[in-house]
Amino acid sequence: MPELPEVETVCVGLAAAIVGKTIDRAEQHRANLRFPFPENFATRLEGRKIISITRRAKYILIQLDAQETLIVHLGMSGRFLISDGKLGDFHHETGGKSAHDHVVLHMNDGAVVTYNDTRRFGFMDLVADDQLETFPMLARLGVEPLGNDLHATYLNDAFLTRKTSLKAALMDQRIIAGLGNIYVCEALHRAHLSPRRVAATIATKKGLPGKRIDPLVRAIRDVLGDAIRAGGSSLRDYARVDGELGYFQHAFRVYDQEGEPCPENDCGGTIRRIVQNGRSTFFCGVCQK
DNA sequence: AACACCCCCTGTCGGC
DNA sequence: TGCCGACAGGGGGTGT
Repeated sequence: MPELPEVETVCVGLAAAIVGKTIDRAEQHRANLRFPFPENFATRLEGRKIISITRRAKYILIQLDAQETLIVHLGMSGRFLISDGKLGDFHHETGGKSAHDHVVLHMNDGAVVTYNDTRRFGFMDLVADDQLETFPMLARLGVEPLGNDLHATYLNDAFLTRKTSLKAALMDQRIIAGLGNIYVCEALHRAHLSPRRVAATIATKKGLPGKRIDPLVRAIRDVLGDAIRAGGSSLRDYARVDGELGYFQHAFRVYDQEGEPCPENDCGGTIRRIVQNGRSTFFCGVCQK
């Protein structure tokens, strides 16, 4: 589920459900996800009020009172389920519980927030607000793709020294933070750039972006914007559904479309699948150069 | 510094 | 039917 647009959608849905409320009780059902939970995790959450919920790259930052922030990463399969506390709201099949419900927050108004993560590649940590900036996983991140810091000059200069593929360079969270396998494939198709092309070949002199850089920047912004808007349209279902992949997938032009005709007008190509750095890449060899 | 590779974990799907 | 490998939206750690 979770690349930047999905995480953004989750943040908005979570915020609507719990900002301003207090955690009455917290359940922690195992000692670790990808990493161990911090000491006394559940206890430290109880009694805390939710001040705000924001996003940095694919990280969810839940600011609590007492100057602490709950950091959540969804990994590959993490999701939040929200119910109003009455029975039958979700998990119809299992009677309200799942083996992969790892954390449950009971809010003071009866709302119940459940973190479910089948593969447990996600994690949670509690960090003092004044330590957030130096929190290693956040400190390493590059620019936000939808922020003002991503512009042609920035990307040009970042690509200058990269002999790796455009696919790998865009997946590198130290350059642009928040893109993942789906949206990298989609952005490169929109920009008519081959995922196999060496990143440095679209960069020119430092400070003077190559002509192919700006269309790529725009493609990145466009595809993320489109996906967030599609996520937004499913928000009214947020409390009952779960942000699972499914709303934007009908808009995929190349991702998971192997064998389909390229959707680009008059292209005539066929979408191919290759493997780069251990991950699937989907692209059209005709219109992406 | 940059890069490729391995791994964490569970579930599903296609081929034989 | 059943087994087995490949693969799935991420990213930390390691060795070159």
